[in-house]
Amino acid sequence: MSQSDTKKRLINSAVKLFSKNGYFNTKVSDIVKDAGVAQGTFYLYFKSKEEIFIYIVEEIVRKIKQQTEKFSKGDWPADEKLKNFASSVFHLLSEYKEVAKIYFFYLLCTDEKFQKIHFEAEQMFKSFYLDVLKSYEDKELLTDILLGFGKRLFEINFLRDQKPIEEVIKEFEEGLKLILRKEK
Amino acid sequence: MSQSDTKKRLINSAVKLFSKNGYFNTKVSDIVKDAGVAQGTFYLYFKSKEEIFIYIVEEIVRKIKQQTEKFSKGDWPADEKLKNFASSVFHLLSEYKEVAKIYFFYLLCTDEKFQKIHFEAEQMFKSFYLDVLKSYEDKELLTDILLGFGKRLFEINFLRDQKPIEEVIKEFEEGLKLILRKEK
Amino acid sequence: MSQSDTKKRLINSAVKLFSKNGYFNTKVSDIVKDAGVAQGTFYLYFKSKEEIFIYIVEEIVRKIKQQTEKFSKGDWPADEKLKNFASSVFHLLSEYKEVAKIYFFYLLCTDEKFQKIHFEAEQMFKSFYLDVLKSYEDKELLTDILLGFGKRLFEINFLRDQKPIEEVIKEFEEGLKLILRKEK
Amino acid sequence: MSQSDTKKRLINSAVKLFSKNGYFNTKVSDIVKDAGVAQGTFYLYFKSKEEIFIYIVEEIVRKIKQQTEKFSKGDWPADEKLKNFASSVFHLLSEYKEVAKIYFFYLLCTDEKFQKIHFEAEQMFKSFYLDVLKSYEDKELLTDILLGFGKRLFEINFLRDQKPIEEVIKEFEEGLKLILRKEK
DNA sequence: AATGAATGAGGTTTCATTCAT
DNA sequence: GATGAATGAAACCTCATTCAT
Repeated sequence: MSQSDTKKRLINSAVKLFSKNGYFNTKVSDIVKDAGVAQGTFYLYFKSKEEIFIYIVEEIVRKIKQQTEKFSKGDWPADEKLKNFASSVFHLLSEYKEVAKIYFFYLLCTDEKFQKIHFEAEQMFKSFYLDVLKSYEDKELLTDILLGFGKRLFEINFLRDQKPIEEVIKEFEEGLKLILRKEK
Repeated sequence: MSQSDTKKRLINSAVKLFSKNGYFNTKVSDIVKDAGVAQGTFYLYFKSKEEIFIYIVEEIVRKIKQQTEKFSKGDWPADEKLKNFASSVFHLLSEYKEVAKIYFFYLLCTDEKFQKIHFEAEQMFKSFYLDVLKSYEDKELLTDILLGFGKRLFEINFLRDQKPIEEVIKEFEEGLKLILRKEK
Repeated sequence: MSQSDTKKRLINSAVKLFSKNGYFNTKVSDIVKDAGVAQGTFYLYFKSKEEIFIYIVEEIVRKIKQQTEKFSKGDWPADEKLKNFASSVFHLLSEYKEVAKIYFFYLLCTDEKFQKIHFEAEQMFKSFYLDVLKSYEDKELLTDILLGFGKRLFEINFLRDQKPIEEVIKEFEEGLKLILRKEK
Repeated sequence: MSQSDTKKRLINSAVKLFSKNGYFNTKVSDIVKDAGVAQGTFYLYFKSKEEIFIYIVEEIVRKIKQQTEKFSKGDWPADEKLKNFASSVFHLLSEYKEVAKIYFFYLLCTDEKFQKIHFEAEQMFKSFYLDVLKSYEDKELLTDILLGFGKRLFEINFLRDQKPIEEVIKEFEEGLKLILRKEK
């Protein structure tokens, strides 16, 4: 169950470096140096550089999925649900900022193989929104607006501004109000 | 007067391959093979692989900038301006899809040097929106919502769905109406 | 403690090949082939071809310097000092013939960066001679004559004739007698 | 008889660049750029980069040879002959400094093929000295001393100090007096 | 004679991966 | 489990030379 300490250190270093420099600018030698282990040790835990990357991506996907499942249940009004979901996801992204960066941006710039993981996982988000907004006439449109808005907040805040997360959430809530206002 | 034929062929091949496989998965040898020239010929026109990449990115930035300048003038109502701007930019993106893809996604996944180009150019978009929406109380919020929405439409349509461009524009217009509705 | 065996083998091969074929006619691939290691192994020990060259040159400079220091002390008459110094340096050159060749000739034919190393180190020789000959009226002239003579003996013997080293030393001693004769 | 202007320009540029940067650090593209002609033009006059190098070297060898021939005739005393010869050669070297540098230093650092040219031509010098000094008991020794001294003066003055040539000649004369003094 | 774009063999260097210890 | 030196395929880039104009 619990990963060996060495494996954890390799993952942490990989996340940090992938997220800072990208997949291709990160060398296995950088990862092991950062983790403080020998070059060969890496291959005791991961078959290849690609494998550790996939491993990391799947971890974040799994975590986000848990959040959507948690919030799709329950019987609150749509805006409450979305507010809580967003708040929860932003906290998650904030905690796993580096990994999230990999998921949201790096996957789009690699080749089609990696992009598939992104697109598949993204369906999850979309289904959740469509479900929550099922009583809205423009639910497709609203979903695209909200997902785009959320991703933009992530992009500007986590990639650049580094505002406190509570502000990001507040801005999302305001946008949410504005976007959903007067909609049934 | 105009770029030599060879240079154009190199650029076309590079755009195609960078967009399809990413910067790091594209080898100079791939580009020259696709362009049908010898390896050394590449270096007559570009000092390095990085240089041709930057060249391409700056081309798209320049083109988008021209659009913002064109539409920031004039005295139409905000929603008209945004509609026309968006329509024009979507057409541009459609025409330079591959280059735009590089600009919008690829730059975010490389190192800080490339990211800077993206962020600087992005200011341009933001300024345009803020200016057009200057009479709106929530102009900051609206800008983030609209930019996020627009980017999302680009992402899902040009990266995946490949819907006809008129539909994309129509969806943007509907979103625009919904977002700006009743706002003064 | 001591350099790894691989590093030593790379240095030996590099010295041999640089001396025989010159810096530019020696490829890293030649060096590794001669040393019996893989191409990449070279770069574990030296950052570039230039680096191993500099390394080798500095090694010979250091060794010659040790000799000048050893012989500048002591209180023998000038001709004794010079005789012993020359004998010692010729033995050294004989032992490190290939490296010395690089130092004495190769540095002069590359660009200014490498020439500087030669000229700086050459000051060492000159200072030694001037110091030993300090009681001679024509010490500047004598220094130039002796240095030129010594270098010539090295050039003709080590570059071409390959006479036994004792003969070279004997010829230097005779020249020394002739040059210094009757000088105070 | 008279070389075409283009050929002369190529030679001048080649001499300048070979002598400044060495044979291997000088590209054909540098030479043609300096000469102000097109890349292909070079090959109208020289079959290869090696050919122009050899051409240049043979030119200086031919010129020095002319001097030795001129001064070996006549019936002056040895020291007069040497003084005049040296003066003449130093003037020649001064005029063709760059070419001389190639001959005296660069040839020694290329491969054996080029070195042969140097050694063969050098015989010429030696024969001249031996002939002039034929009445001296130590003529072999004196020849080596004088040739070494002369080359050293060239090295320090033409490669570095750039003293006026008359001073160099004067220093050589003083050395000559010192070296030959009291010798019959 | 002159041009200069194009060539491609061959060089330097990188780095994911292996393996003997 | 851990090490880290060694590997070598494959990348980037250079530059002497050619050739159609």
